[in-house]
Amino acid sequence: MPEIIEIEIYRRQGEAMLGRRIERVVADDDWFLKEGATAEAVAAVCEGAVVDAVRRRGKLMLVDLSSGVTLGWRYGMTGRLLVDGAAEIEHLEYSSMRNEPAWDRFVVHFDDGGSARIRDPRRLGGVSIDPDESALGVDAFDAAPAVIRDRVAVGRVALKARLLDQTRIAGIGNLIADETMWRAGLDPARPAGELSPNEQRRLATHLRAVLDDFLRDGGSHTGRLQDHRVRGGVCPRCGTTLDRREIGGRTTFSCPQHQS
DNA sequence: CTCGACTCCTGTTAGC
DNA sequence: TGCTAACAGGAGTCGA
Repeated sequence: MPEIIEIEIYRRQGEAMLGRRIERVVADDDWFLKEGATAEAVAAVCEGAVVDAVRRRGKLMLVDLSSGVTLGWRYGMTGRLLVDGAAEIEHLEYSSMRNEPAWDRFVVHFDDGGSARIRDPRRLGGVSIDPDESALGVDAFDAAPAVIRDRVAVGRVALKARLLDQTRIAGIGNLIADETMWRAGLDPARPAGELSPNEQRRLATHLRAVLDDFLRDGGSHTGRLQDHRVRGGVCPRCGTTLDRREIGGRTTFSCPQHQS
């Protein structure tokens, strides 16, 4: 599903929108407009405006317009970006194998005949006007070891839940979290604040490596643990049956042998 | 402020 | 064969 890796791929693809003028917006799914945005308001700030920049913070894609406003594009767990009809990511884990135009929830038409659209079967994404970027923590790609120490490895909440908290560190989703803790040998249920300095460094190091690996390999589903994240799955390192638990409200797989 | 529980969405799949 | 229920997870809300 879209985590920081997929959104970064979308952002790079979205650079094809730079300098192009928006002629028309199709935003007829009210549910998809968030934080009070309406089809009328979106049309007013978009139509006639030029795309000045395409940025990203965590899982939030930001589209700066010459009208002075910024659109926030969220992809939920099944949202994909199509620019001029083409998708950089053809298929998402846990999403449909089909590809229906009826799933277009937000479409921008440029005056050159091209378009950009969010195609999201499950409608868990959304578009907002001038989203509060400061509500998101440090972007995971910029997370120095000190960020892990000061913002993640604190409190009594489970480490897994901490990693998923976008206000602490932005961009980590379920798959990146599980792969990182598996590589780092850390139990997802451990209270985040109980990590030793050495364990904090291990977490920071492995998070960095996971992000680099996943971006190189093309998605958050490319981890070594991924194929084993099923009921009865075994640890690819030692063959021990993986624990399957719900932590932080998400299905969590971990190796009882390696992770403590 | 912290933190767990709950809710939303819908395509896919497991099971009867 | 056809139906139902469970499942997937990002994000927002609510109450203790």
